[in-house]
Amino acid sequence: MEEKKTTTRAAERALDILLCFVGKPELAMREIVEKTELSKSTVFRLLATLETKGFVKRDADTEKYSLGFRIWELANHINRSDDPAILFLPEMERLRDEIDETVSLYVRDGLERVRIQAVESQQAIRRVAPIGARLPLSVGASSKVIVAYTEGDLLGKVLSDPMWPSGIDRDLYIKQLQEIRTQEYAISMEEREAGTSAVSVAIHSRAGNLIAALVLSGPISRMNEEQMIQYVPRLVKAAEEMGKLV
Amino acid sequence: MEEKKTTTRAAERALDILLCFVGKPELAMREIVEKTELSKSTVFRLLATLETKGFVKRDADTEKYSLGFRIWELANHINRSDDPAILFLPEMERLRDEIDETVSLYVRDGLERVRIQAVESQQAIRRVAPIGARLPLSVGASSKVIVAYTEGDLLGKVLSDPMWPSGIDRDLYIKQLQEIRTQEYAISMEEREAGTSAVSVAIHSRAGNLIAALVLSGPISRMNEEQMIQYVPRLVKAAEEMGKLV
DNA sequence: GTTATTTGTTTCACCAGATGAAACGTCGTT
DNA sequence: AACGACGTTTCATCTGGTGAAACAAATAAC
Repeated sequence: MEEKKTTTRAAERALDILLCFVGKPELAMREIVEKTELSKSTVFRLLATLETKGFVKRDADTEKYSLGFRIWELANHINRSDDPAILFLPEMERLRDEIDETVSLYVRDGLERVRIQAVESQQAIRRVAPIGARLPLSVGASSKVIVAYTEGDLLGKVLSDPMWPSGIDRDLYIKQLQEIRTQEYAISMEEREAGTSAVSVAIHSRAGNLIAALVLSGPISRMNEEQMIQYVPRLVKAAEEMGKLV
Repeated sequence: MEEKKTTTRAAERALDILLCFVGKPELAMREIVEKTELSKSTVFRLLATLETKGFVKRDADTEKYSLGFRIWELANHINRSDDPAILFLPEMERLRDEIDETVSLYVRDGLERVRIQAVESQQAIRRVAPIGARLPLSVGASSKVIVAYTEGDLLGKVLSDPMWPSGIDRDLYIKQLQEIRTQEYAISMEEREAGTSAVSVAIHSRAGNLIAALVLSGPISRMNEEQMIQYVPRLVKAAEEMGKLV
């Protein structure tokens, strides 16, 4: 099971309301109620909270809400010139819009991978993709992409990690890495989580360094092996476009 | 008593954590705990919430937190070219830093004034200033500035408003407006809230229209009448600088 | 080396804050 | 006038948010 950090529901809901404005810059309260599927009174209270802190404002004439100055103020404190999560977002969205499956971006951190960016499918049944989620490099398509393309003895470290899962064959893992280097993509089907499958490719910088793993994932009912292989050229193309940015 | 909207504490706390990054773009968890004065575990959970939604990220090496790509994404959906709350913020901050009292910006909405922007004093005892707060135009320094400089029969409407407070003399109000037009500032001392005082001037656009009322407010122990009058030239100068922007 | 300190992570008992249904208020339409 | 849509307020309910404390890990001090 994907690592599930303890979060605070009320705070999450407030943030979800902010995210409503990505799709439409001005919203009536009714629209936010529909988008979030929360009760009117909950939305009303959360909007009041957001307004009090300057994160949304309400237009006096139209009475619609829009994002407030605080967002702009905070944005001025971001160093975004080199953040892949920011640079790659448009291309990820384009890919998601083209295929309508969840697109994620993982980077390596020690012996783990971290999801640093995600755009979710808009279908009712979708792969949910919490940012900041961490997973060991022993399982999953993107783990193998990361290990396959990382220079140095990362593979040795992963294989000798005391946390290596007991049900996974090290020799098979090594063989899969070799296949990935040949075919340039990795596939996983229910390898880590029942009912889900994923296909992953590497994003390289112009200098040839591995930047991140790009992953397309969804329910296995929609993404069988054949379908995922058909998606690979599009994934590779998107990865190349992203690589040009860094 | 200033209108107090029902807010959601947990959501407020999450937003307050975001605001910590205005002062410093990279923060350890300990620093956020100190700034917010919340318990470690609460901060930890709220940071996890913010990270899951992409509003903060954690650097793998330094393990410090900073703002995430979502802020940038949302900022791209703001129309900020003409928002006084955004345009005037730097000058308000400069004034606050110079005097270390709370600076607020009010605009008129019907027979009310609305606080659309505020930067608070950093002293332990300060005027708190929730954005979005609404007050009738019958009381307070900025109300009188707004009424004094609004063309048309706003004064007539305010005086005949059924909600006019029973303890306030209409003739005195009219007289005060005339003084304000002469001296170009308004002062209030415990007029609306015990222990607080305020001095206000008008911000006019280059075309001469009233844009907003600029207010400096704080505890009456620090801001007596004499002190407020001494602040007026600085307030007027700041208002002129702001007026040049619109 | 051991011990102390600091920082971050997890646990869990407690209760008040978050919730949503429903009532209410306002405005526009018929 | 009645009705519907939208936003605002009320209030009973209960679970989710909380913080103290334990725990874990890393670093500093001795």
